Formats: sequence, structure tokens, C-alpha cells
Amino acid sequence: MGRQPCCDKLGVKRGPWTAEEDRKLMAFILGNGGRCCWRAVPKMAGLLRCGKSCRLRWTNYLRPDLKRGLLTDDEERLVVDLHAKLGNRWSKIAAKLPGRTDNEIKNHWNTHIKKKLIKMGIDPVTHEPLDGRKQPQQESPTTTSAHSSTVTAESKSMDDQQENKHVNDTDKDVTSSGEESSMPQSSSVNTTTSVGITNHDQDPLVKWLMEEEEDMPIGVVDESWLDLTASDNIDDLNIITATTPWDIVGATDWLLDYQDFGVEESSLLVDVSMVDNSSRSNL
DNA sequence: AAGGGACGCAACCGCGTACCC
DNA sequence: AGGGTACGCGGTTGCGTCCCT
Repeated sequence: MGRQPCCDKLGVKRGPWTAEEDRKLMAFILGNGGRCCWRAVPKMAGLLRCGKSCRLRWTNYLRPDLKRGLLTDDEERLVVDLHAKLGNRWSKIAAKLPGRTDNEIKNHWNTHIKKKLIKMGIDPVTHEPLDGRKQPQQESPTTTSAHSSTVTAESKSMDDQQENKHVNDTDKDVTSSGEESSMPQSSSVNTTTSVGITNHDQDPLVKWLMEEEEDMPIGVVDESWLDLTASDNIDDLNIITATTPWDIVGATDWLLDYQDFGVEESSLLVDVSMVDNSSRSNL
């Protein structure tokens, strides 16, 4: 079947979003409780963007439940473990990291974790030792997760200089560790749980994945919260006067309901305060 | 101080698929 | 059942920022 372009290329704005566009999109989505198809969003919100672009902007940047900043060590370990099991299924991985987007995780993987794995002599694709390289680890290479679980801790010391540089560069999210309350500790903390396990069904991590398969994905905005935000008058939400999405978040009582889908209020507020200046300046 | 390279993030592209008619 | 539409996803690219020389 033929496939139509997602949007008319003519008259459709591309490139970085402006603060005004963000404000319009945010106001529209909150004002309508998400009850509209994305294709219609730009027109109704008064944006010269295609629906796809709007959806991406919302899911990857404007969504109020998003954490911001670098992944914590625990999150990073979990990503490596999950990648060993799931491969490049970033959305599945992201679903297990509250407040993180697939795009964010994908970027972090490509820019940080991949390099660390290679430095460790581990193939980032297969999680097996790279050919012709001696394993730096003495442990048995029987499973991929056995490697992956130890990679970040090891590479952290190896990459201290790099990481310090990065932290200095970005100056963000350095205090956000230890915020993951709902994650199982088996895969990322107890790094030996999967050693010697050849059947992934026996892996606690895989079990956890299976158990939560039916759950609502964490990080996917449930319409129920959008209903909470729905208002006939978007001014009620201080949309117009707010200068950033985080200002909007801070101005709304429905923030309290975030606990309902796994994002703790406290961590969200901390993250709001940690938004780096460059991000703010874009808004 | 300036230029070039590296890095990191945001955004785009195009395919797969679920859903509706 | 098959066509059309919309959305989700993973891969890739563009560009701004930072660092090193």
C-alpha cells in the first residue's frame, strides 16, 4: 500500500523548537487532555509543524514526567543489562526506566555506554568479548549480562577522567542517584545473579520483564493524568504566564498525582531544579 | 585568541504495524 | 479482506557547545 508523507513539506517548519512553539504545544495538549490525534495537533495548536514533530517534541522533551540530566549509575547498569537481553529495543528499555525516553537512552548508549564497552573489550552489540582481545575481567564469560553488569562499575574508574569532564561540562543531574524505587535490585546491584544462567527465563531480570509486560509502561503518559490536567480555560494552568514547561509543572496541583504512574513528586521537583541553563534558554 | 576536532543532544527520516472503515 | 491512516520505533543526521592545540 502506498505511503503518504507524514506531512506536507511545504509550509511546515523544521529544526529546533522555539519557546513559543513549546508553549503552544504544551498549552494545547494540557488544555485538551490529549484527546486529539497528533496529525490534527499542529493545526489546532496553531503550529506550523507536522504532527510527528509535535509528538516527538512532547514525548522526548515537554512531557512533565520526564527526568532530565545524565543517567545515574544504577540506570546505566540497568540499561546495559536490558540491552544484553533485549537488544536495540530502546522503547522497551526506556519503559523500565521511569522518566527516561527511548531517545535519551539511545543517545546515552551511543555516546557513553558503547564506548565504555568497547574499552572494556566487550562487543556492544553482542555483549561478548571482542575478538583478539583479552578480557580484562577474570570472571567467566558465560553470559552477556555477567559482563554487562560489571561494565559500568569497572569502566567508571577507567573513564574517570572522561566522566569528570562530562560532569563538569554539563553540571547536571549529579544528585539524582538513588531515586529508583521501583526497580528490582537483582540485575543492577547484585551483579552476579545471572552468572552462569544460559536460559534467560531463569534470569531475575527477564522474570521481572515478563512480570511487568502487562503493566502500563512507565514513562508513557497515561491519558488519566491528562484528564486531570484538562481544563476549559488553559489560563487556569498558568500556561500563558509560564515561561517554561517546568514553570507550568510547578504551578499545577495535579503534579501530586505523579506518584500514580511511578514518578515521585520529589524527584521530579529536584529534576526541575536541575534543568541546565542551556535547556532553559531554549525555552 | 582563534581554529579545528570531538562530543552530546535534539530532531528528522522512513519502515513496521495496529487500527479503522 | 483489503486499503488507508496514524502512530511507534530505531537509525541517522545536523548543529550547538566544549575542549585542545
